Amino acid sequence: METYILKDFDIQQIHRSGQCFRMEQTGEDIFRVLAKDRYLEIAQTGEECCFFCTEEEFESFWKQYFDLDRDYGEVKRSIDSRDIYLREAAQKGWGIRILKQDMWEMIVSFLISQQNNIPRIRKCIQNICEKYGEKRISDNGIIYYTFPTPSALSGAAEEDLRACNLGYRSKYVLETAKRVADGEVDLEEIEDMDYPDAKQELLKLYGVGEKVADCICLFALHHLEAFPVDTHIRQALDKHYPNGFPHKKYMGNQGILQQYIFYYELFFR
DNA sequence: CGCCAGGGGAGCT
DNA sequence: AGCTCCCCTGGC
Repeated sequence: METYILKDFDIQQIHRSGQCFRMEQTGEDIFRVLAKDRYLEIAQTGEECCFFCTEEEFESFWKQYFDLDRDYGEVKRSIDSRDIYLREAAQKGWGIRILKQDMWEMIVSFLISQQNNIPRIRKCIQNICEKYGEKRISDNGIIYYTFPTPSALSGAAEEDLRACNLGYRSKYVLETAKRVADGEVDLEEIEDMDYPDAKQELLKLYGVGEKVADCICLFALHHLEAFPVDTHIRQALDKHYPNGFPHKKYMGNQGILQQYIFYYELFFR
């Protein structure tokens, strides 16, 4: 276990921002994070964060996962002082970070996210992990499941995915899993592309539209210029930016600002 | 009980 | 670009 002092980091806000559907709050200040086949517990009081892992794991994986080398304070300071709404949103979501998550997990998660709400998305992901993932036991004896691989999901029956509560999204997950498992779609290739090319490739996947492609670009590929527009963001933009969001002004960091707005709309509107 | 929305997208016209 | 339908659970 290692303790770190982290600025602009709040694990509860990150949890509530709904980027990661395999994160849960297990105590007042304790959180559990599953990523790829890893398991982590975090306890946070103020800026003091206990990561229940070795320093090596922290340095080689979690530091990157939580984007801890980026100065989010700088992004917040770049916000136009006349933009009261955005300043307020960034202030409320001061501890949010854009996670760098696994691409396959994000593809499946956001295929499932459409016309769905966050608690239900969590349940769906949990269902497919328990059914198609691998059972593991953490160092402290907690049973958890890894995220199912493309080939594990490609072998599923559509009916069984529906039984996991995916509904009509089952066919999207199944079809995409097959294409990735077959090698027809090469995820590693997409990982090396810039934002416009990666998005264009992702749009070719069955069930992936503008919004889902942007979520994958932002939360997996870490293209911070991606700005996913969902129903909440749409409403906020119509209300606060009738002439459009000032993308040029914030070029390269719009994704971070999107998360501030999303979080603000969800919990403070 | 009905109605509606919840981090959309495909398949039509 | 605009429509309809896809599914289904929870809230009112």
